Amino acid sequence: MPKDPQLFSIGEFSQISGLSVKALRFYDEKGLLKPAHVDPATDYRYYNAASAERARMIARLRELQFSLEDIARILAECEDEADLLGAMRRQHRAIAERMHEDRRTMQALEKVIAQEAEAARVAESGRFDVEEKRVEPVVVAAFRMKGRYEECGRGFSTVARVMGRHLTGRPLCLHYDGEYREDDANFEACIPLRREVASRDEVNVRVLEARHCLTLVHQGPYPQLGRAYRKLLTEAKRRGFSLELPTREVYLKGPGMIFKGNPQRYLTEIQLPIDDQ
Amino acid sequence: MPKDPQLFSIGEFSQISGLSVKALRFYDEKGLLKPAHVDPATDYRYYNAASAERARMIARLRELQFSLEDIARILAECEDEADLLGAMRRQHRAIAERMHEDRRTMQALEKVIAQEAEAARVAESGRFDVEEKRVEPVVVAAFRMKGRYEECGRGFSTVARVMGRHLTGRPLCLHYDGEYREDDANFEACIPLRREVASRDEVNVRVLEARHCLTLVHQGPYPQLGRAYRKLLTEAKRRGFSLELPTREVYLKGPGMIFKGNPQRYLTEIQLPIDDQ
DNA sequence: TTGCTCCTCACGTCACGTGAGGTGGC
DNA sequence: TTGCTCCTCACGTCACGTGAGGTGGC
Repeated sequence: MPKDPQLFSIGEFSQISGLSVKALRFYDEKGLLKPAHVDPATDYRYYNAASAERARMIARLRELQFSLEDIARILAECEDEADLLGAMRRQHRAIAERMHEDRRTMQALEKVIAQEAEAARVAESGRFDVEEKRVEPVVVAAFRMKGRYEECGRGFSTVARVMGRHLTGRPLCLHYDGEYREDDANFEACIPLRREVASRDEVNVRVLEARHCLTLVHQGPYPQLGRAYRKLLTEAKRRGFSLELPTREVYLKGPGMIFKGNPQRYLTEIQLPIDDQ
Repeated sequence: MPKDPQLFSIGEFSQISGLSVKALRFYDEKGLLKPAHVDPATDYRYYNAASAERARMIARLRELQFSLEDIARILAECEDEADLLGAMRRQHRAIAERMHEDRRTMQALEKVIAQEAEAARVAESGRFDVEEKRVEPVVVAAFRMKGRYEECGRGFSTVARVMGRHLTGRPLCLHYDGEYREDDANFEACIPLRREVASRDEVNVRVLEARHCLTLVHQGPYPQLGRAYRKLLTEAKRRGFSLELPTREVYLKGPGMIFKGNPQRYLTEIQLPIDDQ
């Protein structure tokens, strides 16, 4: 039982070094930080000032997020900060990569959160009346289609695939028919972009100009959109507006990235452009 | 052996879903994604379109870095993106925290890399001659001391502890004695700051004004600095300059954050202010 | 006897990847 | 027989943390 004042039991040394007792035992096992002395009778570990120095180096390197394997190599091969430059640069690159991944994840999360939060606000505010308002201009990537309305999902997929990271905001659909058409509807799937980029493949980038519109938010599944259209058209006639094409449907809340969700909670804003006179 | 065209073997389904066969087996074991059918004779797993839908949801949630445990809970409890808001916000916070940690690590790495790289440049450039130059102004946190030069380390620790994250650049020491003093030297340990902040405790923040100096970079251990001083003083006299106080020592490379390093490779720039006339 | 400090050993973490060894049908 | 696809089971990863069960001296 050495009572040498230079030697510290594992508990004392844990206090001094700031490393946990468990960590110290683990480092011993891994050969990273051997006690200065081990009592053969009790197997008690004893540490000294040199151990403290080494413990400090290990702790610093751990703060820089080096793995124990890296640390072992560094302590074996380096004796000067200059020798560390390569390892530091590799570590910097590795962490930069993880941060990059994390940033993408954060952006995706923020997008879903923002859209869902706004949809919740709209749903709660109960703005389900006809409104007359100016719709601001927006840059979109658009994919023109002919067929059934339900196929517009394919159009959005195409746009998303081609334009990837430029996308922002909620998808919308432009309708070029003056009337309802079952099988040969004429429409365009659009997704707003952060900025105007070049058109690619069959995806056309352009600015949708500002328009004065009569709008209505519809809550419910898409097959019931007809009701909202009727209400809008009736109101337009009553107010004496003449309508123009294309009309827009903005999907405030629809099938999401994760869930299809409950169609009863879908929110769609219909925008009918009206004559500015 | 079902040859139902709706059913896919694990290999086929792996292609379809983009999940590895190992991952699919693991998700089965965890109850996260059960095959639509398991052949009792062969234990072969078979998946269908509903499996594909669930696999897609799992893959999306994994991209958002949710744990399998979180995903299981989400799939059990949520059926609409709106139900996900809380989980998304928690996830966002968790990733933001990790990014914050990573950013600190990166900054620490960048600092060491930059300083060491510059020290290496200086050492290689062989600029070990007396120079006459203007030293730019710098904001520093300073701790005044009296005693032995070797104790300046304590001064730097104090400054670092009090000023923490404001620090930048290389530490320096101001000497107020016109001559060498063994035990009662009069000096000030300084570390540059990013910007001027309030003085705290005994750490004084101020701007060191620009000075015209005679400088010399010394390579080697601190006890040998005397040689460099003699060389500088001789040269000052030869050029007819009158010297002023305090003189500065800038530690371009000294004991590092990790290693004490080899004193033979320490680099110290001595700066003697000279009369501007 | 109780409390404290130390010890070893086993197990858990997280989401799989890497084999080893074996089967069944073409 | 060979090759392919599937199966289970065991082990490894990374840096410890969490016990369980035991010891030795005050």
